[in-house]
Parts: sequence; structure tokens; C-alpha cells
Amino acid sequence: MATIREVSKHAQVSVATVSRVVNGNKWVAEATRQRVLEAMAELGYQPNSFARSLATNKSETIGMVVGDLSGPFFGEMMQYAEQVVRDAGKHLIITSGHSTLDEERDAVQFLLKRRCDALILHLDLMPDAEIVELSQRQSTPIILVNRLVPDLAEQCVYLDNEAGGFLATRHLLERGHRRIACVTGPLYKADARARLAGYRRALDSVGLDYDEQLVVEGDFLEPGGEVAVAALLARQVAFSAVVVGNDLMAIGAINGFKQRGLNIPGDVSLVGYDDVLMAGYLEPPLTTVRVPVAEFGSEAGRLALKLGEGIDCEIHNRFLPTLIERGSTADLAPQPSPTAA
Amino acid sequence: MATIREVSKHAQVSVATVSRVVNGNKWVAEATRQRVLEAMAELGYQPNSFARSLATNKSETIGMVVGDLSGPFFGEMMQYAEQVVRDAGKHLIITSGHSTLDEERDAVQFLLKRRCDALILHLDLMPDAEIVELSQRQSTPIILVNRLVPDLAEQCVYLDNEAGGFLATRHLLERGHRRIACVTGPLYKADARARLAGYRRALDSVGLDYDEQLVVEGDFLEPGGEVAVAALLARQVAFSAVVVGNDLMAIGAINGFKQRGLNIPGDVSLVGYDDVLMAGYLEPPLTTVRVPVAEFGSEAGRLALKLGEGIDCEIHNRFLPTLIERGSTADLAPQPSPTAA
DNA sequence: TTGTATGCGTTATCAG
DNA sequence: CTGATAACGCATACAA
Repeated sequence: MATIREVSKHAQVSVATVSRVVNGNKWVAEATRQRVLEAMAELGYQPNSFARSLATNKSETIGMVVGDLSGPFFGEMMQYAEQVVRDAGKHLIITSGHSTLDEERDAVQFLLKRRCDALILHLDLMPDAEIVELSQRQSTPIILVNRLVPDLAEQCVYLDNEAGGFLATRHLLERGHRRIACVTGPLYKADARARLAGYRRALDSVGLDYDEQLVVEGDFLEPGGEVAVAALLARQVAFSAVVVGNDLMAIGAINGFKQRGLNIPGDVSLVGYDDVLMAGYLEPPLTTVRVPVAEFGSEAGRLALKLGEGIDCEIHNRFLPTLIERGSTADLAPQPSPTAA
Repeated sequence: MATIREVSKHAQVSVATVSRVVNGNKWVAEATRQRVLEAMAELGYQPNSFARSLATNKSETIGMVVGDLSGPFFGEMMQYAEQVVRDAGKHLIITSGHSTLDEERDAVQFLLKRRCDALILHLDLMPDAEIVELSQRQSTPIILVNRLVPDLAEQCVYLDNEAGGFLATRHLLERGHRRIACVTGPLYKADARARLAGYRRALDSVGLDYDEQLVVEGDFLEPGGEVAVAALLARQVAFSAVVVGNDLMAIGAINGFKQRGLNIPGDVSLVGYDDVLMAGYLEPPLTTVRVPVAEFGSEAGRLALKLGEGIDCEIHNRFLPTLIERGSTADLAPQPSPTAA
């Protein structure tokens, strides 16, 4: 692979001059520039970004770690983040943390070693304290997404998940439901815990007791939704509605209910969380709590640019959940619940 | 950020020694190693990967360009590719080509400049000739996924999309359907064209004429499926079944039919393409052509490792589509088609 | 077992 | 406008 020196020989100029035309420096004669350009083309020259970054100590790169490379949530987030980063002439380097503490650490270290100009982090497991320490230790700006780390609030882009859980549950309460089950996400994840907390608060707000027979922990994936439904039904406790930790599990849950001959929302009302693209296409269309994933992505990207290069702009750090009412919830029917205790 | 020199000072040794412990070289006394390790910890030393790569001319990195960061197809592919790459101790750098020729080129150049050890490319628009030239010009091994470039067959991981289109259509023919519509993907994409070709061949195989009134070009996205259905129905041509270019559009299509009071598969049978995770959860569950996306990802990853480091292993280059029969297709009903011409 | 010196490909400073 | 040349941080052959 051709180096700058070879190009300079080929074009009969110094490396400094080649460097100038590569970087669009004005102070080079048009004739010389042409000569260099030709030489570059002939040799198929590609500047070595390592050498360049070593010299400039900049990488023109934003690092991002997500929990998972697949799934509608992260996909959309990555897409929007990349959009704004790319528009700024930089590139996004994406890595997966796999929802494992070790891999999250590994991913962050990798990005740090690559001297990214800033990091956009979606961390499920790393404790707040460790993140704070990381942020202090490194000069690389760090942005946290879908998570509020109190000491780093300005660097966070997040949704009030507790409010989201509350919203979903209250909607069901307003529809007259009283026996409301809850399928949570994996409880080692902060957002899953927050949503559960919101569920409890909503119950509490109308004087209902929390009944752990009505809650089951899921995994945020479709099959997990079906499994959760089975578990719930097996307990033989009555319920007329269920708030599910995310849309993926809601899809599995709908399926599980249908397979057992239960009608939605006739027999049981169901509300999801996330509002993934698919939610509106389900049968019935899913009532869900909208998480502004796209906004997460683009705001995180803008924040990265802002902190990384001092680009000044307004950042929207905190988002509020909204309820998208579709067809999977209905008023409590007067008849007894489908699974009498 | 601490450099190797600072660590060496701190530990009272030479930089060479520090380098040795960082790289796990055996020839360093245990006592010295400890001293260095401590110094590293104290200074929070992180080796600069640019300097390292510059010196070694290796990046421990595999580059990947996908058409889109979101969507079930690419998500799954990325996930599996990352798995194998990471297991080999390397990292995956992902970039989006956005289904635009310019951005595809840009993404590839970016990865090339970063001296990835190998590239996994999903290119929708770059012509074969350009890819071949790229492959020859660069010493970086290039892997093409979901695409067969004849001159580079050994570096491709692909599915026979023509066979897939044929399979889907023949299934409908076997069910007795004769008026079969087709919603294609965007025809600038090779896979969309191949699937359409398979559709035509299947028709041909039973002596049916190709009727362009029955085919409409879509965009591989949900809303596009609904739009296509609307377009088809507006033409007032009779059909009892439709083969759709991918599952995402199939979802939109199902929705479109339902909204117009058409029953699936009662009034119209429908087969998709891809077998995304969601397909089995739809109402009705989608009959579709399975694309081994996960295998694409892992085989591409293994191929990258093989070509990039000479790891020897068997690679499965070519995959055959299989039909997954679920609930969205049925035998042609004896009654007249829903949209009599 | 450890240290010294050189090169990797660029950028940037400073003279010309 | 252009050319030397010193960093940049690290790996490694060669010495000791």
C-alpha cells in the first residue's frame, strides 16, 4: 500500500506538499496540486489513518456501545446516531456490550484505546460508580444513553422509565382493571427495574396492594413473552390485564394468550413498551408506551459532537414517555376474569 | 493520557520492558513485571492503538459495511458476525452504506484507511466490476455477503435468490393459484431482481404468461407493503395470491389487505421472504422463504478470519433457500377472486 | 533478563 | 509556495 513518501517521489515534491494537498491546504500551487493528485490516483494512495491519528491525536470517530446489535431498539438508535455523526463528517464505530459486565468493559476499553473523539454508551450492567470514575479518569467525553447517572446528568440522554411504567399501569387502571399482572424485563437492568417501580407506584396510587404472584421476570425477548404468559397462567391467579416490559415480549405474550384461546383485548388487555415499528402492525395493534428511540440516537450523536468538538447546540437530555393507545387494551368487561383463582 | 514512556519512568525500566509486559512476552522477570503492572495501573495506562497498529501494521479489526443499521435482517447478521470475530479476539467495526453508491464507496474507503485485517461487505449498489477492481487493488481481503460476484466466488457468502423466488411462487402454484401477484423489492438491488426472475421462471414452468399488471415494485419496508397492496387493488386485476419481496413488506401487505376487509389466507394467500424473527408471530403466521441470515453472519466472519489471518477452515459459501410453510397460504378457494377484473 | 535505537506514515513547525 | 525535520507512541532487532 502506497505511502505518502512514494507519492512525493512520484510527483517530485516533498512529503509536506503531498500532505498539504491531501488536507486541502490552500498554500499550494495549482500545477503542483494536479501533479500530486495524479500521483495519488496512479498509486491508489490511501492515507494511513493510524499515522494520521497518531500525529494529530484525533480520530474523527465516535465510539458507540450498544447492548445488542440486533433488535429494533438498538437498530433504530444506531441508525439515527450514525446519521448525525456522519453528517458531521465523522464515522461511528459500533461495538456490542452483550449485556455482560466483562464485555461492556472490554467494549469501552477498546473504544478508548482507539482514541475516539467521544463515546456513546448504552451500558446495562456497569454500575454508576464505575461509569463516573471512567468519566473522570478519561479525557474522552462520555455520553450515556437510556440511563441517568446522577453525577453525570449533563452527559445523559434518557427517558423517565419509572414514569413510563406508571403511565402504562394507570392507563389500565383507568380502563377499570384492578387485577393487573406485570411481565418485567431482566431485573439486573436499570430500565426494567424502573418500569416495575412505576407499576408499583400506580397500583399504590389507587390503594391497590402489590401482589408478587402477579409479576414475572422476563428477558425482553419474544419467546420470553410467551414463557411469561405460561408462567402467569400456571399460577392460577386471576388477572384481566398485563403490562409488559417491552414490545418484543408483548408480541410473544399476545401469541401465548391466543394459543390458549384467550382473546385480546376481550379477555385480557395488554400494554407494551418501546413502540417499535412493528407495534402498529400487530393483531391487535399494540397499545404501548412510546420511547423516543430515534431521538435518543440523534441527541446522543449531537451530544457527542458537542462534547467532543465543542460544537455548541441545545441538547434535549430528558424525555418523557407517552402512551400510544391502540387496540390491545379495552375497558374491563363485567364478566369474571378468564382465569378465576 | 499516559504513554509507555511515562510508565517506564514510573517503573524504572525501559520502554522495551513495558512493551514486553503489555504484550505478554515471556522474557521478563516476575518482579519487574509486577513493578510495571503497578505503574500501569497507577497511571491508568491504555496503549495507544494507533501507535501500535502503525508499528505492527495490523489492526486486530474486521470492517463491516451493511445496507442499514436497523432492520431485522442486518441486525441479525451483524450480531452473528460479531460473535465469531470477537471470539477470535478481534473487534468488528460496523459502518452503514445506506444503500447509496457514494456512501458505500465512502464506507469502504473508511474501513480501508483504518487498515482492517479484512472487510465484510454488503453492497447494494456498487457494480461487480468495481468490486473486483477494489479486491485486486487492495491487499485487504474482501468478503461479499448476500451477493455473488462471479469473479470472486470464493469470497462470497450468498443465497440463491432466484431459487428463492421460484420456490415461493411454485408453492402458490401447487396450492392451485394461477393469478399470482408479485411485490418486488427495489429493482436496483440485485437480490430483488433475482427474486423476481425466480417468480417469472416459476410462472413459465407451468406455461403461465408474465403479466406486468400483476407486479409492483416496493421498497423492502413495511409501509411500502401497504402502498403496494393499494396499488395492486387499484388496478382492478384479479389475483388470489401474492409473493412479496421480503417479510417487512409482507407485514405491511397483510395489514393493507386486512384494512380492506380481505382475509388472509381466505381471500388471498401471501408468502414472504427472509423469515425474520417476527414472521412466526404474525396473524396469520407468515409462510415465507427462509434466508439463513445468522449463517450469513457467522460464515462471513469466519471467512474474514480465514482470509485475514490464514486460519484454515471450511467455509460454506452458497446457501439454498427453504420454504417455511405457516398460515398465510392456503389452497385456492373455488369461489371467484376477491377483485374480479 | 533488560536497554538502545530505529522505523512505522503523517502532521506541523520553521526556514527558505 | 515548498522543503527539511522533529514529533506522535509503540514494537522490535540488536546489544549488552
